[in-house]
Amino acid sequence: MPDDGGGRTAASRMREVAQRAGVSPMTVSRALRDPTKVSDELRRRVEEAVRAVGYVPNRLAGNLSSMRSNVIGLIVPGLNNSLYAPTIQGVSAVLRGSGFQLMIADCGYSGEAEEELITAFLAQRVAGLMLHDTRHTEAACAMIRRAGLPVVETGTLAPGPLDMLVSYSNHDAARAMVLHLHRLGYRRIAFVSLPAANNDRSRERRRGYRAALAELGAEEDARLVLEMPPGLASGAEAVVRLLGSAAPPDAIFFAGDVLAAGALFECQRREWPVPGRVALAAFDDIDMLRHTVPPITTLRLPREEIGRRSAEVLLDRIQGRSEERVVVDLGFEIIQRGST
Amino acid sequence: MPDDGGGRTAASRMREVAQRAGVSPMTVSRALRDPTKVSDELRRRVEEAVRAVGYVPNRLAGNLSSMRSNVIGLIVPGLNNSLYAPTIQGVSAVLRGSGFQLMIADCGYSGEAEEELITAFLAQRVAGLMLHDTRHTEAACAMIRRAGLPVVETGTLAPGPLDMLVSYSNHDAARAMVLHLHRLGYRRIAFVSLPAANNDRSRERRRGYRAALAELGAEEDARLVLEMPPGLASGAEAVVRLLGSAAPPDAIFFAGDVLAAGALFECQRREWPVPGRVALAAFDDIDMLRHTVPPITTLRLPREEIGRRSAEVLLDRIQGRSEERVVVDLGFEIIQRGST
DNA sequence: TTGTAGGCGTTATCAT
DNA sequence: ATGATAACGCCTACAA
Repeated sequence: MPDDGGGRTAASRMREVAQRAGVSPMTVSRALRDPTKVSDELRRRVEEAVRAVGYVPNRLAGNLSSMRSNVIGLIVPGLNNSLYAPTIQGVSAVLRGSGFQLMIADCGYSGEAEEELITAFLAQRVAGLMLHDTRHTEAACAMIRRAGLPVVETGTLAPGPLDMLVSYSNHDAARAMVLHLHRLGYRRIAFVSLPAANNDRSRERRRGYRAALAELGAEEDARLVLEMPPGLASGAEAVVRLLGSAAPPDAIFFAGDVLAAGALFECQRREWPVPGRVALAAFDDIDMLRHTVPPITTLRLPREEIGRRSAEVLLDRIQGRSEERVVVDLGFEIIQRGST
Repeated sequence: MPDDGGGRTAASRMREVAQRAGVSPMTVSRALRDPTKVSDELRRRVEEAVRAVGYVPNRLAGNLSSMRSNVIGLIVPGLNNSLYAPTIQGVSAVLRGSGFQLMIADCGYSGEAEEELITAFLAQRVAGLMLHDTRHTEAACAMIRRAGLPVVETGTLAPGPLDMLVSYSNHDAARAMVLHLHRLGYRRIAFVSLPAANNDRSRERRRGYRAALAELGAEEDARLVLEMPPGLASGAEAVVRLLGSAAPPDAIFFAGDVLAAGALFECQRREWPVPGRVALAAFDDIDMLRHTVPPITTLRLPREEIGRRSAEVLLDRIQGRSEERVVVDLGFEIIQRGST
């Protein structure tokens, strides 16, 4: 509870503006929202009065009265992960000038935190919701269903979405990379991912890795599968552990974060040639991977387009242009570089 | 304008809850906001009714009625810049459990966009505002003054803040790094920064560089000062240009973004020894700089603490615990590593 | 401890 | 084209 003590919001006054302009508040409201519905003369007077008093309309009151909202809520698992930046930019770009405001929140990869944030957004009566995760607490699902507001999920192409879904298949992407590495001649392909416990993307990627191995008739070797916390240091540790083992891999596929770069830096330190000693592949087209020596083979995912399309389908629904519960697969692409 | 078409928010009903619980709406309101002010028996009944109807309170109405808000607005220049992540995390950590919601927006390094966002936040009647930039349009300043809400700026220790200020001195930090490089024996120290036009931090850093040179009795050489766009590629280009010139530097101080890492990667590609051929220093303690080969000398800035303290002083003011317009200098630290 | 009346600032609706 | 009136859903203030 905001247990305030004096934090009252500043007084505002459409009335005051109306008096100064010599009109009724209703006219001010109209002049502000749809200038064409009011005579030029009045519009001028209203605009001047607005400027004179420094009037800033109260959206709380407006939204309450109109039963309509101009804010869209976005929940990401972690803002410290730069992967979300392009998606957010995509959303922003579409929302800019639409009259809708974006409210971003960070649930820290926690389902409970996500539930709380969803509650807060629903309490704020947001017009629509964008969730990066595709798994949610039961309570969260129930609330969202009851609220009946449009929702887009963006984390991965998962079955049974709450409402709309705009993403790519983490499973297929991981699978494709493993097949790619195999095609390049690598035969012992290790897989390193972030903890899959609270992360549907990680799980999907692991499933994709397994699927590829199965297709290739290769047996899964538990010693080649690692789960590491995020961060460059983890990548370094993983490569050391894997290459120090009795039956080391000839390629490592890092399906998360900046792990692959961390591994490469460790190889540089130890003067292990890449890909001579081991090949390295990553999962996301972050700038760094293109600039390392050698540059790192990775997947290009449609991060920004996910943001754009999500915002578009959400607006379509909010503004009544569509009733469809669309599911959009935006695909992915393999970027072959020097590290493999 | 949200030019809707059917995006009406779902109906909500404190009244309905009240009827189910056999009490007045007022009692429901109280039971929800301060459970101690209501008898145990009623509280139970109300809680059950809330669950039964899946009631989510309408904060719009609540905030409007109480003239109080539970959201805090935060505007950063660019969410794609990972530097803001720790600050945001600091803010989140303090706000978590405070009952206040954080609303994040990205102004894309544009003063006009910032003005628009400030307007939107004020229209939303946020309880407080956190701005990373310390320069704002005149209109924005005027609005904020009129609104009279607590504001914290966090970008740099600048004179004449709007209200409160929690940061470090970009000027002093840049100056300190130049003096440090000089102490290490470097005599031709180049300076590469992001475009200073829309960025008070960049400008301050450049001033710090100049101040240091002046103190050292060194003359500023225009050929050693570069302004580059953000990104690893820019750092690469900068190092090539500087080292290819007639009078190359023996050290380069990159005062922005990931420029220094880009430069290091370029040196690796060209097999220019660092620091043998040229020493490299950076401005921010991002993870990558610790893991490159060699690791890069840089400044550690109190990013997360800036977030925490900002949130704290803002809450102190919002909740009436303080009237002070505090200015907090959180300092910085030089991290000497292998690149210099 | 609980309820009643009135209003927060805006917009929908219906008149004029 | 403009205005009067009644909500929107909740909370403050006071009364019971």
